Parts: sequence; C-alpha cells; structure tokens
Amino acid sequence: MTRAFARLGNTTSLKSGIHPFPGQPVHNLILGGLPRREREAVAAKLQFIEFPTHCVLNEIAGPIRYGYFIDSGLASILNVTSEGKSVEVGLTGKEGFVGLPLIVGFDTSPTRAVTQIAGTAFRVSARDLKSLFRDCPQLLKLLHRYSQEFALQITQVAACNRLHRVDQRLARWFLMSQDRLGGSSFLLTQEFLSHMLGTRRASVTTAAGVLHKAGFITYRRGKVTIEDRAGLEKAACGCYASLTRQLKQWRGKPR
Amino acid sequence: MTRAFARLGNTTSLKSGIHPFPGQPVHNLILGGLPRREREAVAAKLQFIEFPTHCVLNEIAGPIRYGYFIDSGLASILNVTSEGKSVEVGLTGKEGFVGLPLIVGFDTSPTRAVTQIAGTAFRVSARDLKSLFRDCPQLLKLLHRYSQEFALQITQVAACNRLHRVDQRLARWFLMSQDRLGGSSFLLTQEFLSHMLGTRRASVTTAAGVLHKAGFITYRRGKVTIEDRAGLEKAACGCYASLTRQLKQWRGKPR
DNA sequence: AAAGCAGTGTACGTTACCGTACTGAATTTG
DNA sequence: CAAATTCAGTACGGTAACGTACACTGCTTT
Repeated sequence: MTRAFARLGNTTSLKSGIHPFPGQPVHNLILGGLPRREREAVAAKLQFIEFPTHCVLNEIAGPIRYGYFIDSGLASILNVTSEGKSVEVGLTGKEGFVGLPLIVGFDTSPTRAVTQIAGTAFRVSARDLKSLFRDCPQLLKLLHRYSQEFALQITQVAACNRLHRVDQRLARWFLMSQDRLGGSSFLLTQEFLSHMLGTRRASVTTAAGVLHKAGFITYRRGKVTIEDRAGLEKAACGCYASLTRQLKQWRGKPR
Repeated sequence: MTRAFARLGNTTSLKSGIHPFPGQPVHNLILGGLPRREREAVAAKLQFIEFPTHCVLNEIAGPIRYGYFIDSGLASILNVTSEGKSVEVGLTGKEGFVGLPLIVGFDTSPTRAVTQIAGTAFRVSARDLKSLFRDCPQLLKLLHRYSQEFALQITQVAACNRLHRVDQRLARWFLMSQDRLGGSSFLLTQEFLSHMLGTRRASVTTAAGVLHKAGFITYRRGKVTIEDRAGLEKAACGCYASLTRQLKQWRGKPR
C-alpha cells in the first residue's frame, strides 16, 4: 500500500496546448455556467492540458500552483496519512474544480489531487485566478457553490468509509465515477482502487469478485465494465442514493 | 446505536434572550473578526441563545432555518446513514459557524448538527443572513474561509475514521474538543461518544480504558478529565497533528 | 519463442471490532 | 429510604478486513 504512488512523484508529462477555446465545446460545468463577459476574461488566462492517469496535480502539504477546471476524465482527492496510507475523500470530474483552497486565498494543499482517468482540463495559475476573482463575481460564486457540493461529498464518503463494507463502497465508487465520466467502462487497476477505498488490494479483488458474480460488472486486466447499473445501485449502500438526492435537491434550487 | 438520539427529536428548550451584544465580550472568532460597521449590522440581526446538550440545530435533509455563531460549548456535525448509524464528520466551537450551506444559498442541511457540550451561540435567520451578505463582504469572506477550514477537518476525520483504531480516534477527539473548549474536563457519556466515533458504546469503554490505564484521562459517569495532554497526543494518530499543522499554516497567512 | 512483468486470484493466520447481553455502581426519582 | 434509571465495565461468539505471501495469466519486450 505504501509504495504504489512512487511513480506519481514526478508530475508526469502534461501535454499542454493553447486552446481556450477555439470552437471546441467546453464540458466543464463551471466554465460553462459563466456569463459571456466573465467567460472571455477567464478564457484569456486558461491553458488547455491533457493529462494521463496517475498524475499528481497537487501534493499534500505542497503549494497549489494551479487550479484545474476538469473537462474530461477524473481526478481524485486523497488524504494521505503520516504512515503512507491513503484514502480518497472526493472525486472531481467535469462538474468541478481542483484546487478549492485557492478560492479563499489559501495556497497550500491539505490533500493530494491525482488524476485517475486520463482526460483534459483547463488550468489557471493561482496568481491569475486571484486577479480574476476581482472582476468575475459569478466565477467566484460558482466555485463557492461547488465547494459546498464537494464538502457534501466528503461528508458522505467519510461516513461510508467508516460504516460500510468494501464491496458496498466499491459499488458506490463505480457509480460515482460513471456519473462523472459517462460511458460504462473505464481503465483502472485494482491496485489503484485499493488506494481510493483505503483497503488492501486483495480486498478489492474479493469485493470485485462479489460484484462480478452477481453480474453487475466485469473486470479484466485493468478494465472494468459496468454491466448492470441498477444492480450496482442495489449493491451499494444508501450513501450513493442520499448523496445524489441531496446534490439534485441543491442543484434544483432557482439559483 | 439506533435509538439514542430519540430524545433529540424535539429541539429542546433553547433559552433565547436579546443580547447582541450589551457589553459582554463575544468569543466567536468570526464575529470578532468583523470590522465595526459590519459587526453592528450583523449584531442587529442576531439573537443570543443558550443551548443545552443534545439539542438538534439542524436535522438531516431538513431546512436550515438559522445559522449559529457558536460562542461557547461545542456542536457536532454528523452524518446519519439510512440504517440509522451516525458518524461525526466535524466539530464546531467558538471558532466557527453552523449552517454552512447557507453561505451559498443552499437551505437544506445534508447533515445533522447537534450540540455536544452545553454553551451559547448567536443565531441568525436564514433570511436575515442572506440580506446581510449584500452589505457585509468581510462576513462572507470569513465564513468562506471557515468553510474551507471545516472541509479540511472533514477530510482529515474521514481518513482517520477509515484507517485508525478506536482508541486513537478517541484520543484525537478529546484533543480536538479541548482545543475548541479550553478547560480540561467536559461532560459527556460514552454512549454519545460512540455516535461521534461511529462505533459501539462498548468499544468506547474499551478504548477509554486504554487511555485511562495509560494515565492520560480519567472517566467517571459522564465526566471526562484530560490528565495528560502530551500523552494523549502520542496516543492519537498523526491525524491530529497534521490537521492542526495545516490549520495553523492557513491561519498564519497574511490574509 | 522465451523471458519478464503487471495485474489478478487465492490462501492463511491474525486482529480489531461487531452485536448482544448481562452485571454492578452511581445517580435520580417517587 | 427504596425503587428506578442511567451509565460504565465486561464477556463471548462471530465476522470483516488485515498483512503477507504465492501462484496464475495474459500482455509486452527482447
């Protein structure tokens, strides 16, 4: 459990390009929710990047140099203990932003943010972000709202990690990932899942076996496929349902 | 584990009075951090209350009618699962505010907030709070900062609850409570601690026994006394240390 | 084709904690 | 003062998960 993040130490090859945003549609919901004026102001400071898997965006106790508006793929926010064990506390996909402490001017990260499924993002330097906040009230507002949503997610995951079995948590994880990614199969190893769930790799194998035998998923060498979503929802604990219910309720608010 | 919150259902006797703030000093750090103008504007909308223990401030999935600036005592933020089990995800004392979703306009609570140690607070209605936000940028700023601090707390607690033993978590809890309360003994039953830690009451007894035998605490019918804080810090896992380190680091920021 | 390796399956003794239940001591109530 | 109640301590069988280790199986590399 201790060594597997070793190769993540170096912030591996981020292919960055210059495209905010030439015609291509933007999937990120925060950027997408900005009024035109702010969107243009923000776009001027963004840098488009493609990230591979297992790339560290922010290191624990390290400086937060950039904020990331995830556009596709998936990033995990992990807490890493002094003994080197890790647990995922939150997942961020195209609905969100990585680097939340920046929105109140805190510039060190209490967590490790690591890309989980390869994808793309728009990144902005901490400095530029700060100056954008002066002119873009809606940007700030949306980020603060996302921050509350994210806190809700941590809250739910915290309880779930304490109270429920590995197979239930694994089911929840698949559901949450699918929500943020779309599609029904993604590439990830059990080794990595074990870091997310804060268990042994062997426990993930067993738990995946349970879900597999029930016909909900198939798993083959780093590729999981969700075969029966409804089944997974039954296999998961109530945490998934109450999380989505609350998110829906909040998002349904007039504004 | 299921029944113990029964009597909390009714929001028991909140003795409320009218004192924002006639001479008495205000301990709450958020209120205390406001510039005079804002402080007066806010004070006009506050109501002073004394709360007993085990009083529900916000119910899970319920409306958030009031925000509470805790002035003394302690409130816990709990997640309660559909099976009725509960885990504490955060603690709020005089440094904080209960009702965080309100600061972005969300008015239902994803968690249960319950008073843990009797004390006092200034409460403000959701409606008044909303209107205050228009004129009090510093209030909003301090609340947003607190929100990030609180998220950090959840993050740390989430990992701790997953990875560490009951006795370690119990030690952490005592330390966190003492930080927020001052003093070295507080009134609380093992039954309640079990809800906080998300374990059986019997496990709390055992864990408390460990800390007692080591000479760190004494426990007698609902009253714990911290006898050796340094010892407790060693008995706790690294979570407590890294939480306080990060908080200190953030709070030390120029602004 | 052989070798190497990453990823998965499985096993086994150990540990922490669970659910439950009963006891006794301290405190409150009648 | 006796009775009732609240709270802490303890016990016991059961279970989920742990640490560790090893074998198997597809891919990749040479």
